[in-house]
Amino acid sequence: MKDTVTLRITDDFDLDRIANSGQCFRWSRIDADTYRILHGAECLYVTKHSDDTLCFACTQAQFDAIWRPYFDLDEDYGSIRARIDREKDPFLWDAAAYESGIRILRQDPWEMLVTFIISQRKKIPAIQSAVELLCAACGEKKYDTRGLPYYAFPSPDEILSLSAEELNSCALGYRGKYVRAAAEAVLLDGFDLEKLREADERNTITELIRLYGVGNKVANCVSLFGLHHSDAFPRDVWINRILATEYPNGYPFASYSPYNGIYQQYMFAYYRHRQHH
DNA sequence: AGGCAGGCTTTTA
DNA sequence: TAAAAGCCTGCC
Repeated sequence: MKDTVTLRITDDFDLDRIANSGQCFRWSRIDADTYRILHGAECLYVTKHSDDTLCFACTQAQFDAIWRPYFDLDEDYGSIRARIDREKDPFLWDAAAYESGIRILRQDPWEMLVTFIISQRKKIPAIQSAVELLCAACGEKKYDTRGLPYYAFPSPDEILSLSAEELNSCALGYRGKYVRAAAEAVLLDGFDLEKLREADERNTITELIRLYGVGNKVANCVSLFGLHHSDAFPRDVWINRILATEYPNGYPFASYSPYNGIYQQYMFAYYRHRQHH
């Protein structure tokens, strides 16, 4: 059986921009053209060739079942960008044009819940290392297509199998008790993340905030990145700065529904790029 | 009720 | 030494 899928993706698809957009913390760049992507219990190598084709190191069946949905390849991001009125909103238009290639991955809601609980008050490299420590501490050890080991993202019961000391050794700090509480909510209290996929946005955020250690920001990240609610709008320090400086008279959320989350992602990446250069 | 200060682990620059 | 894709608690 053929074990690679090669595609030329004409719609927005930029590995570097996705990797740096702050929605995924288990991607690693192997070399200039290749990423190793961990997602739940799966691992995938993706290579971008000089002729602009993408090579996914998996079977066609795996691609169709796992990776096509993961990369949200059935969504047309170009048409979502085209809805922005350049005259009315030049900042967002510039952000979307410059950051085109970002997509909102369809990640696992449990993985997103734990990851974004861990993310609070941490920089991206610190988030990555803490998540990796947690996976190594209690996730299932597996081997990728190159024969190298990796760890699946742990389930709630795997996390609950850790002692408080073991959990704290994952550099979680005060977030350790939040991660444990989330695992208990799912495993023992019947907190149903899957049911929230179909819930409306208001109820989704309300339900998520009931979890210990989950506030408005983390709830919106879980909604956007884990439940693929494209209207969720995570407000962090950067977005608040953007809204204050670029939209002193208010941001037109209503006219951008149901794509507020996607536009937020363009603005976030664009603003951060400008700060670093 | 809803807003706000202060504290919290650890890493990073 | 301060700041970092925040949240909880206590106080008003």
